[in-house]
Amino acid sequence: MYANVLIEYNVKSLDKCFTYKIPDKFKNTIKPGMQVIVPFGKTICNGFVLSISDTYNDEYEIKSIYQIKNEEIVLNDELLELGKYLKETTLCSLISAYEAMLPSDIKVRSNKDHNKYVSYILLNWSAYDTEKYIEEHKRSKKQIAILEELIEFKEILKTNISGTSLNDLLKIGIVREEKRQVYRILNNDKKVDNIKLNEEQEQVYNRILFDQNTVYLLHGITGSGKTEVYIKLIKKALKLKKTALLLVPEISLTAQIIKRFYNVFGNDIAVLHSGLSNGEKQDEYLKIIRGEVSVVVGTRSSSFAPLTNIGIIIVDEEHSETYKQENNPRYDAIEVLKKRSAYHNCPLVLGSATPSLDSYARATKGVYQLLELKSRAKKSILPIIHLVNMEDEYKKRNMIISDLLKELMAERLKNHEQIILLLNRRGYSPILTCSNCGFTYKCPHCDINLTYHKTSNHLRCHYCGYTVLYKEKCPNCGDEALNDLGLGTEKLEQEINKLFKEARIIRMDADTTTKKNSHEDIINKFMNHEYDILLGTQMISKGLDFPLVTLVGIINADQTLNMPDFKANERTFQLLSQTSGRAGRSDIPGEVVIQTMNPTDYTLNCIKDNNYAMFYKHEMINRKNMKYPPYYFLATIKVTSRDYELLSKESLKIASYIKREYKSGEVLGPTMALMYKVNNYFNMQIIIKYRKLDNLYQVLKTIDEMYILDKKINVEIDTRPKSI
DNA sequence: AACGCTTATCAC
DNA sequence: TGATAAGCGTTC
Repeated sequence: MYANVLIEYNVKSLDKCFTYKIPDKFKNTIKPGMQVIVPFGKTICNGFVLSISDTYNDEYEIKSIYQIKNEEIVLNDELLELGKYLKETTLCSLISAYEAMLPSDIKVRSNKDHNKYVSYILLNWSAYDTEKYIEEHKRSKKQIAILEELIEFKEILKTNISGTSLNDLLKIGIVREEKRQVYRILNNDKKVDNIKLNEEQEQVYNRILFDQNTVYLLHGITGSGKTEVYIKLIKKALKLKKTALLLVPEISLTAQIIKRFYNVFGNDIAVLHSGLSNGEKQDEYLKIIRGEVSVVVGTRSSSFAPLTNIGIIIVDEEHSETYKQENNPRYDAIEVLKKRSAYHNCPLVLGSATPSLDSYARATKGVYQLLELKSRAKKSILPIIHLVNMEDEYKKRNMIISDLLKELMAERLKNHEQIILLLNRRGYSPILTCSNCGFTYKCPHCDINLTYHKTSNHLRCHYCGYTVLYKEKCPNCGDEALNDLGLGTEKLEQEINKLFKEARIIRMDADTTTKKNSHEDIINKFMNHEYDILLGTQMISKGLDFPLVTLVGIINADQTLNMPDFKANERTFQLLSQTSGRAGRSDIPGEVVIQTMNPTDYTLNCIKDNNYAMFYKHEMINRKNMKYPPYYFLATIKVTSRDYELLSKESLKIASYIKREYKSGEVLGPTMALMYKVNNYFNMQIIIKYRKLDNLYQVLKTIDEMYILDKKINVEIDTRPKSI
């Protein structure tokens, strides 16, 4: 018997199988998908068994497998196939596809075993012998107590017994130690299962059919109770003796959802997300692979959870771009899950209050089944949304907060209600210039202004992290006339503080959430009404339910609107709708103030009217005219190098190669990428717009291979870019 | 990726 | 001349 083994190294030349002899002692245990240790060249290394055969090609001498790494960790046939699909569609190596499916401590290249063990002490002798021993020998009080407790309770946690008295007993052999693997995460919440669907939810629930492979798009406005529908669907899957997978964007933002799931499903659930330690992730993975849980809730990488017999797959906030991995393998979790739902012949439910244009277009075309939740579950009504023209406000010298927002804020503070303010830019001010000589601080490694952070008194590059201490004098002319232009969350906090001296403000952005649980901390404190105002960047917009929030202010709506990307409108619609949805979720009605320089902008007006359908219609015309998705597919090739001359020469070569070899689409570029210099690397970009795939992947693969060994030119190909 | 083998490079 | 660096091919 022979095994075809894929070696752990992610190198092009090793993206193929090597055949090894299976020693007799492993004949009955070894399976495809298992991790093994093999001799390779002059060393030994790890690998995956991809297949097993009776014969081998006898052109070369053959070696034997040394060891099986772990009999339990096996990628099943479904996942092995899925890896091949990933390689094909994202142009990654097979090994990187398989590695992406495993938590870090269980990856092939890892040599760790982070299982957590707890030691128990058990009687080694019979109770009778032990009692006799106690009578006949003089033992210390403590030891007798241990032995008597053991006779009664059979086992004791080792940590509860002092070392000295125990060691003796171990030496004599009356007791023995037993190490048991334990899971780090245990849910002790009481099961409270009080899910009741309203009529609309019930209708949606009934339209989702099990045991057939349909993709549903569940478009439910904020507060319409999508989670209740998810829970009921998962319960149905469990009733059918099947398992369920729920994908969420980023768990730290959806801690509330997780808590509800623990409440309903108790210990029948495994959770996988970036907030867990490596050991915790390994434990959760083991629960799944051992078949000890039927429900998995997790972020992007959990789309590879080794569940068998899946009955339903649900993706919450399907428009979220966190479902796309932005490094190798550049997979889109939703595409992966389509593949998996087809394999398991089960429904795939994509839920969102603001579906991606791609998904909605498919739903209108009938590729997906459209389901809608149009009313809020609790009696609350949708918030009133005001658009404020900031041009008028500037004339009144209101540079940051409009009169209307100021007035509404004062009112809420008086009523002891809460306020959320969104400003999608961190730091104090994004530009610092000298009014004497015109000097501006720029990053020496990137093509960007440094952002001034007042709290730490530093200037920082938000791309590469470069940081310098702020000196009051202009480094160019020595003048003390440094001006801070633009607005960041730090400055906003300061301004609000000046405006409402008594208000308790908490800021949430990348700078205040660096510590492990600071994110949850802030949310909990705000939830407990320890603060009146929560202000921050887009991280405040997701899935949070604060009953006391009755006012949301969008400080600078143009910020996201004016991003130079074809998805700027879509992202603005999503971000602002989601954030607006935070207002008035219980019985107090909410209001939203959107401050903008473009009060006639159609995206903002669609948000104001809460009209997704209108936005969709309008934006689709744009996309069609500009030849963007969903009308056209995109592929991007990012070429980077420290050497600018070489870069422009090579990227031209690449573009003309594609133009020559691929005829079924438009090839644009090379052009300078939006950020043409990051971290001292220059960036060029080639964009392909197409409707027919034809030989595109083949051509792109060739390019990838041409530059794989090039140390000076770096090529990154994305076959499903979320932005350009 | 890691190893060993061959070939290039350089100071003396 | 030798010692070290750089390039290259192989790995079941």
